[in-house]
Amino acid sequence: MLTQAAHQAQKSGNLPAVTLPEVVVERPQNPEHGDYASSLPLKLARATGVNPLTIAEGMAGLIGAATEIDNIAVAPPGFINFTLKSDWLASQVDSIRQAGDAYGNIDLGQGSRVQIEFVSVNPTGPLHVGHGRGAILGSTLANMLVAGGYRVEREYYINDMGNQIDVFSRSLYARYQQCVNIDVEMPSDGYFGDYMVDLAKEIMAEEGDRFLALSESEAVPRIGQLGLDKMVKQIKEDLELVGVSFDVWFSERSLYDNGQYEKVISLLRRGGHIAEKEEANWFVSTALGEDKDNVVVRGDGSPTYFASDIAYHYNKFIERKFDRVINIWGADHQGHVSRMKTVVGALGIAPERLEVVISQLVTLRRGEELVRVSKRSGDIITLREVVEEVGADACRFFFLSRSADAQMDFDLELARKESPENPVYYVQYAHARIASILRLAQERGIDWGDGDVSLLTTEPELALIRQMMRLPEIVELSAQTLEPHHLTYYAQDLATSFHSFYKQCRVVSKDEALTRARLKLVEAAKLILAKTLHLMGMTAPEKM
RNA sequence: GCGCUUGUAGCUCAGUUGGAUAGAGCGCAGCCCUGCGGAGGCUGAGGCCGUGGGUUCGAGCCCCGCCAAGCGCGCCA
Repeated sequence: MLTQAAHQAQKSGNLPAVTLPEVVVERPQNPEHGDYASSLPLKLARATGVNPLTIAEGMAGLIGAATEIDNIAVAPPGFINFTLKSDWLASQVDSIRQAGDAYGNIDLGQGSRVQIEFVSVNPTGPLHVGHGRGAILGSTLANMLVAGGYRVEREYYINDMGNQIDVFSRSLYARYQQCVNIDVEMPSDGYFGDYMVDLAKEIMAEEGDRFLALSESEAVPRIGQLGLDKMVKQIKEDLELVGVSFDVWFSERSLYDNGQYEKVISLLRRGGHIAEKEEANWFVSTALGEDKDNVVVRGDGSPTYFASDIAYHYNKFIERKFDRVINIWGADHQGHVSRMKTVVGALGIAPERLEVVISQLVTLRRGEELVRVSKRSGDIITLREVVEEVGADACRFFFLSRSADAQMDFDLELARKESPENPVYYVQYAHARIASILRLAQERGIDWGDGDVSLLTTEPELALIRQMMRLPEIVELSAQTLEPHHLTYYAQDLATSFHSFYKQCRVVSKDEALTRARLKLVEAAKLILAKTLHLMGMTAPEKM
């Protein structure tokens, strides 16, 4: 509409012919400014030198009547404000009920394929809270992208080879021997956490001492493999506790078994991106504007993890042909981002197709008291401990409520509280409250299927509808910016609009027609609340 | 030293990609139950948006400098 009006103005000569800026329509913060607003005249003023207010007035006059629009107003310094018709707003209640679960889904992605890889923690130890943040972020982002019309695959990359696995295997072998009181030293760079002792005991219980008969060089990899399988299984279980699951568990080792590694290295070599220096093979990223080169193949011929990552991304883009690839990495990997993008570019893939979301550090607190999260053995707070303490829903909501690139405090005391201080309950309570109203209506035998939504005319009712209609916008915003934290704020706004409506408008009353209309409204609100909660991977309780 | 991220109300944080009077939750000071769930509603106080410049009709947002915090800068992952 705005574009049309601008073009018309240009045709009639009232506006100089300049290329239009991107037409942006936004929701004003102040409700007095209508439901939607555009600052297009202000933007045009710069290019044309015409007074923005004049442009706005001219354009507003050219915008034709529409069924949805009640009023178009011009406000200084040059905004055009739109107000929606209240009967059109009310009719949206029927639309929402009809769309059901699908309301809020949009076709931003147009069915393009996006892979989202997250967590991907080395299976050498249990998940801690920082990993949990990435896990919840990733799974929610995946939900958002599905709602955004993308075909999404969730993937966990298992680092099942290399240095750390060797250390892990040797550590486990030492603990295994210690189970039967053989006096051996742990490797000095080993994994000293208590879980390694438990793991060794478990293997001893299940497999007996038969590995003692083997030579060390035979026993270490076999015990290591057993331990690794167990760790992966435990990681999988811990993730399921917070509602995180994957479509694909991808083995790093498979890249070598399937020849991806050989293929990608020779590809880089042909492109002149590999140079030999001090017996090692380097990816010469300095030639592409990076700060330094990186070793791909060590002096002893073994590949670095960077080599694996190159092969892995080659596999994602070229072999599996994803349109977009999203990686969620912890803050300690951010130095890796630009060289990864550079190498993807060197493989002839547009670097924008790789997006990396960095999930920042988490500090745990109990009220005022900081909980030390030390890397030193035994001292780590695992994800499982936190979930068991505060519950999966609260855990998810709290992790989601901060943008990924901000460090956050996680207050265990607050998350655990079942009181109004805790926003998790505020939102879920709204859902349960509606469920309770609908139960009451059912008990009284009320059938609201033919309710007349045009009876919904008061401000609290319309405000609630406006709030419900924001869901598709939130989905779009979150999917576009890869920022799911908007959901938590939206969920609270939505709950607030409902609670406020509830206080002012009696739903089940003597006025039977109005009762049926309002039952439709709250049922629609329940749908939106549930959808929002489900997008965040949370439950929508019928009772609390 | 270099790179990335962060700095907004007492606390924890948003801020729709440069727009209108900077918001929310908690905390604080009050008010509201003769009705569907008070795990609720309403009102109020509280701000040099780290800091100094710049860009322009307009900056919390963009550019440069500085200060502070976190992370990274291995032939570890």
